[in-house]
Amino acid sequence: MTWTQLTVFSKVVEMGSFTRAAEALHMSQSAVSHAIAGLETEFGVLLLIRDRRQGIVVSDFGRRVLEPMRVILNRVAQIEQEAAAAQGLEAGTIRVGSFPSASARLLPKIVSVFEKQHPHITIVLFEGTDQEVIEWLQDRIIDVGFAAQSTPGPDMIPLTKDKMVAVLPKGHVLEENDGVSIGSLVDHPFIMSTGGCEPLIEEWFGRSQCSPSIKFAVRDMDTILNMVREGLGITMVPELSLPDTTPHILVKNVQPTMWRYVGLRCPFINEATPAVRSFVALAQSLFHAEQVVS
Amino acid sequence: MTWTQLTVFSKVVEMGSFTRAAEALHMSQSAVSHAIAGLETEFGVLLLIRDRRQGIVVSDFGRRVLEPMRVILNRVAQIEQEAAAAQGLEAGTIRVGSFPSASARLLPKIVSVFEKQHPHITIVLFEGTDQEVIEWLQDRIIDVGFAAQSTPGPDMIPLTKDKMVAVLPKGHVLEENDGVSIGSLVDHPFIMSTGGCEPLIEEWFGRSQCSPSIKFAVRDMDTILNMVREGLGITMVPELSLPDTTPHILVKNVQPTMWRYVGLRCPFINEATPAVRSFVALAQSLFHAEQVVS
DNA sequence: AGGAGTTACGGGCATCGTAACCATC
DNA sequence: GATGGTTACGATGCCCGTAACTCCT
Repeated sequence: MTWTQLTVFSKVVEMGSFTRAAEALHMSQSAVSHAIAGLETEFGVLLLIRDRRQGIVVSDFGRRVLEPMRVILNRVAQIEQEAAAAQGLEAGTIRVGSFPSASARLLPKIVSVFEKQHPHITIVLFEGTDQEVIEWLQDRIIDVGFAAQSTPGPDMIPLTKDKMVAVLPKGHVLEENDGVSIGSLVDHPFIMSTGGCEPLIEEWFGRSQCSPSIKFAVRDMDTILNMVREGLGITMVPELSLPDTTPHILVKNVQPTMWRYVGLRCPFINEATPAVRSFVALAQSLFHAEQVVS
Repeated sequence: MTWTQLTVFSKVVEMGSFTRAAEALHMSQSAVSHAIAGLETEFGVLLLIRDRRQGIVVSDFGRRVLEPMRVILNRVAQIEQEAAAAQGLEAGTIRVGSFPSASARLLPKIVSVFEKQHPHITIVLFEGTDQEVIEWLQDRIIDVGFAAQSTPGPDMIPLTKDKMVAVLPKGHVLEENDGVSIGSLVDHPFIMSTGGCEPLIEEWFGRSQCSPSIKFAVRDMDTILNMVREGLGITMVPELSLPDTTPHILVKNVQPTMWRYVGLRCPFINEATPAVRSFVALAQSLFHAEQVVS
């Protein structure tokens, strides 16, 4: 069992293909094949089931050893970075998971400062839904990820609060009100955003013991806003996920005011590399001031 | 960075010497030297400070990477055992830490059953004081260890309760009483057992706001008992640490009755090998019945 | 002298790439 | 035939052991 063999196996599972793993790792397919075959003969067990139609399927045993293998790879990275740090120089990569609104609003601020402070550290961004980010964290594909929750829990490092707002077309009957009550939303066709905050929205309606009359379920935020412009319906979204300007669209507070908490998740921070630690620390310090204000 | 290099480094730190590590690993000193040198050139940092008078001293960097390295080695062992298990056969080793009375009274029962159920698994015993066992667990030198505490905590899997008893020479003035009150012990010369339960005894005296008049502090239990026989003093020990028969010695209950809880510690059970898990499960099932009785 | 670790030298093994070889769509 | 994985075969490199060497007590 070599450390490259583990890397290869992990990558093959991640990519679902020998060829793509080879490309990602800058080696020949042959080497990938050798690596997996080597592991399999050493263990005497099949790791991957090569299936023409389904691509690559991880065997039961493969699934069982995948996690410890990824732990090993992470610790190896940790050791290497400790070594670099001991020499006075910094190196390594941070794999950050994020969902669209966090990538757009929170990440740039953090990254720009971080890159100045640590110019030799590479940041790799993985974008997906809230759910995917959590899975990636569990699978140790990323080191740290953004997450949004209705209540700040102990497993999240809070960064900021994000207000939920109602989005209406100009001239809508609800326009005159200063804020919009959540109850009044249910009477109008509702466009549900499926970009990740769907469960939050449902939770909030559930709390007021009502549910929106969902007419459309759309993922892309631009599409949703255009549909609102066309008068096809109204919606409710977190403020952070809106673009800076929203022409021909009204953004109104919802009553009662509802917040979602956006923060960082880093479940294995005690076994994280120094780089990851300082990334988290930086994010925390950058947003600490704001949090007090809001 | 190779596994063998990690193994070698870990062993050298454990042994405090290149030569002894080489012997323990069945390899030449040269190979050990090579392994360490290889790591050091790869990292560009010194791992060990070779000092003629003090032997081997771990460098600051070495201390920092030792723990992640041991984690890696444990996970490698876990993977190997998963592989063996997947083939239907069992293999591997369990490193058990124990203090004298547990080794003598609890361990044999567990081991004898376990060896019948898992004949191909090697059990390596590390004996030491209570304190040492805890250190070894932290340093991942052992997988599971016996521990004794005055109260059962969440970090311990309780196995049995152990009564504290007073030990007197025959013909002692306290003989007539049915049980001995803790307060009456302080008036007589006391032999403190330093085999590990010293802090517990002091805690209990402290609770009754008195302290024994310690005349001797002895480690070996046989020596202590002989000294009691000679009338040099009395002592208080956990019942489990006494031999089966105690000729010419009186064993009396102490009032108020005091217990210590003996159990297993396995702080990293979620990353333990299957063998370790079944060892813990077996121990638990073996002593569960007794616990209900007592 | 002798214990303890380092350095030379050689053998063996395994990993990787090129390239030929299958198998499926 | 194209795609994707497996199998020869040769080369590089490294890991280990024997043995000579150095340093300190």
